[in-house]
Amino acid sequence: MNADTRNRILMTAMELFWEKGYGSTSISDILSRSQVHSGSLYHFFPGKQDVLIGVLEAYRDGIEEWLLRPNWEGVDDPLDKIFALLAGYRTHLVLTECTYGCPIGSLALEIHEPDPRVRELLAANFTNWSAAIRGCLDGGSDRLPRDTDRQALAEYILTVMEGAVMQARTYRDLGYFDRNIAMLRQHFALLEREARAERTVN
Amino acid sequence: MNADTRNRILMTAMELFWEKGYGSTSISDILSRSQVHSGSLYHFFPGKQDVLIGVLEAYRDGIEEWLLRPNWEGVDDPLDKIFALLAGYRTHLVLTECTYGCPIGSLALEIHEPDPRVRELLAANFTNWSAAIRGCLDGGSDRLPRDTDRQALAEYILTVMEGAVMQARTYRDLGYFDRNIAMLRQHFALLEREARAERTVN
DNA sequence: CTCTTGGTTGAACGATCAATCAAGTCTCGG
DNA sequence: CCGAGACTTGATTGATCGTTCAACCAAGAG
Repeated sequence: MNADTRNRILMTAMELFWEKGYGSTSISDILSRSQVHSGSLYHFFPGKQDVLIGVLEAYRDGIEEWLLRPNWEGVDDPLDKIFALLAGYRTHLVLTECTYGCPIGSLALEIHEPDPRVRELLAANFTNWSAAIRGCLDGGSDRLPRDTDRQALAEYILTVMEGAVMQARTYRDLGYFDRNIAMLRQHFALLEREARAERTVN
Repeated sequence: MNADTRNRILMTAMELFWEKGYGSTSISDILSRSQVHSGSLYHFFPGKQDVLIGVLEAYRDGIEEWLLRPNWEGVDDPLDKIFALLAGYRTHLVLTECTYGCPIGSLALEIHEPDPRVRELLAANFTNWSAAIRGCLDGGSDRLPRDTDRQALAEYILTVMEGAVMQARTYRDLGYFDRNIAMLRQHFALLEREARAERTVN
């Protein structure tokens, strides 16, 4: 099996879904940009939705290599890693003049009646993301209050990222992202202070 | 001018954009559900995008009547109002079996290259929403730390709502919404405690 | 060499899309 | 009763959509 053509299709589809969304990306958009002919595409993918599934699988399998590792290079402190990841999204916003949107979040909101397979993959991508954050929180658990629900906090950080990106993109203004992250930082500062207070009591 | 037909078109388009999104809603979807013929629609709206603009204007102008007033009935405390509004979104999620999405947020993420008018209206809707929250925060400012950036905090609450709805919808699980709101409540609890500490010092 | 398998080519298909428009009906002022 | 503007009707248009398919090609197996 020729994995080269298949990969070119997937890479191109990733780009286009990110730029224009799933619905607004036509098969012929994918074909012309990837220099592949329709017969080849349909040789590898039964239909358009299967291209989407392939893209979501690629995101799912590539989170470590393409998202976490680049953003965590040289960052050791587990709680710093969280804000380093968020800074990575900020960089994307800067580079795209606040046009960037989280590809998973955009697809999750665009696709209203998803095929179960698609929905599961969207959820799996969210789960992988918050699991990575969860790992950071566990690593820094000594600086958080003892009764912190670290899973919920990880999901909450995903929420803040998605909402912050959404607003920055809608307003075309990085300030909305920065202020949101500042609020999250404040929440963390309060949590860490609380944790210190707990420790001095004992 | 016959505002009845125009309104029926707008109401139907609101429903459909919310159910299926903008791109996946065809003009003929709107026509068949609203019992209007294409000529009438194009008599009132130059094109599909102008229907979207009409819908966004209706949301903008109806926030008080359709969103705030119903959710704030019988709620006086300004900070309680914030969580009453969030509870309203929770109710929508319950009633739709976690299929609900914030219509503005969904459109904001779906439409990737928006016409300036559309983008401005999406932003205006966000601004109105956070302005309402901002009003609550101002009303309860005596229970918040003195240096609180209440505008940023209002935007942050919008962020949390959007992210929480997004996750609950993607997972089809209300728990994701509830845990997110619980985290926000915790943040507020910490802020209020801080404010109390400030007051006792003086 | 032939046969098979995996992959490519690109014209073509039916469906659906947003949008048009000429002809018609309604309403109301004069 | 007339005329004019507001609104409705619905067939129709050309573009574009996702998808299909028969013919073709390249390379390895026997």
